[in-house]
Amino acid sequence: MALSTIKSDLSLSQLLCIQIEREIVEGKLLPGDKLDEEVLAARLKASRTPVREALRALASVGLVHIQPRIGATVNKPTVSEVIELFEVVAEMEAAAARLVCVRASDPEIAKIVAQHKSCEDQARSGTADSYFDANTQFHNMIWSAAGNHVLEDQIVLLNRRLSPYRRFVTFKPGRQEEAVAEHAQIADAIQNRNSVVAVVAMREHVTILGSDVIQLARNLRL
Amino acid sequence: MALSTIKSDLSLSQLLCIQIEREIVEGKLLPGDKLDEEVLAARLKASRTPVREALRALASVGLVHIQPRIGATVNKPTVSEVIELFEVVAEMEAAAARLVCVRASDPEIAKIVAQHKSCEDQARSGTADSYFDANTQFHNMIWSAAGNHVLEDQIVLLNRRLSPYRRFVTFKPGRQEEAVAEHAQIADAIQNRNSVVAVVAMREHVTILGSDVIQLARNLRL
DNA sequence: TTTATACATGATGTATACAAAATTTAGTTT
DNA sequence: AAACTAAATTTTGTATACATCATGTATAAA
Repeated sequence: MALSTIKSDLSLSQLLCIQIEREIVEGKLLPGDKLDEEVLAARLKASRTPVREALRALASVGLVHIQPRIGATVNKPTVSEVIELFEVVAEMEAAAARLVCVRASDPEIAKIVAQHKSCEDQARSGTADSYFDANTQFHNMIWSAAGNHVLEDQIVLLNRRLSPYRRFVTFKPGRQEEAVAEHAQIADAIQNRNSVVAVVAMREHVTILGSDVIQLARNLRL
Repeated sequence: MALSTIKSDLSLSQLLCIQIEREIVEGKLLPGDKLDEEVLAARLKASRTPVREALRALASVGLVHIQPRIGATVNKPTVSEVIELFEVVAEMEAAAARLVCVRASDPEIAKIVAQHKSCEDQARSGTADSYFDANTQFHNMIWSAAGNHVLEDQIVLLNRRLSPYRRFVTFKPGRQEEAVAEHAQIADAIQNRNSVVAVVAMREHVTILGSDVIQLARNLRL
């Protein structure tokens, strides 16, 4: 109920933006696919105007690639671009972890540590989805506890951009256990407010995730 | 000639985007100012459509604030938001400096060190503008030598967002000399490929710049 | 057969027209 | 005089029409 109320408040172009983004993230629209304004408008039952706005909004996120006078396609980053994206996320999340060590409140840190325990629980006895959610929460809490909305927004934006590729990691067996072990290092460092260790551990954690994504994508010949 | 040729290749919405951004950066349009689509269209001799596109493009950069169904205004960040912006730039430029230490080529590093010398020269015997350009070059070279286009783009974007406020620093006497001294530490660390020192020095350097901007803006009652 | 040119087609960029919502203003009531 | 209501106005959101440029095709020339 509340959700549909929220949705009806959104403009058509915003709804289209959400819809197209979903199709890209879910792999229904693949990297390189042409995004013809008229075709999309016809399929999504709207006119070209809001479709155009949606495409340009997604281009600003980096999910869509627009060539002037030629048109829009689903962004198709090269492997090295994806590597660079993960590298930037790694640096920014590391920065967030540092700021948490420097100035988060004790209760905020306690919540992060508690969320790590929750990740452990879900990895041991939960579903893949429930672990995924717990993991997302763990990271979100760190971004948020860093006390810098600009940093948080940037990290969220970069993750939106990476989400079409993240899902591949689901397929890697044993990754959950590794991730939990890495989280433990991060949570420990944060609890001790050891920013140097937290930075290195977080950077390493995200870098490993990136490497796995690249490797899995390669194996799937993408 | 080449410049006008390039300009004529740009679409009207792109030209409007550049023009409106310039007016914001130059302070002709002030934070909080209403950006009425029809008024802008009439003044810039275009229709609402490309004006709308330009405003939304600038919103994605963070220079314009759009409230659905209400309209666009020049973004008016709070003081704490500007502080956060500088904090993120500091972290990202620090990350760039680190990556330069880790993997830039010797010639690239030599060019950065040389550019620092050029900054020293301009600070001693150049104009405010020529120093500003040399300083910009110094930072650009570091972003670029980090070998990560995504990181570079992010830093450029954040700096676009900050440029309306950066110009205040021009008014601070003695800042050039301080900045050059800080650059010296950064250049030294990079030359020695000492990433830990480079990170701290760069972060400190940008943080000081941010503090100065905030303080000057306060003194000018902005 | 290959290449070049001209035309036809189709898509993007821009302008205008219409719909819907927010704001303002005038009028009324307390 | 203050506050609330309702109509009028203004502005944003969307649809449609037109202009401009890119692409594909067919024809002709080398």
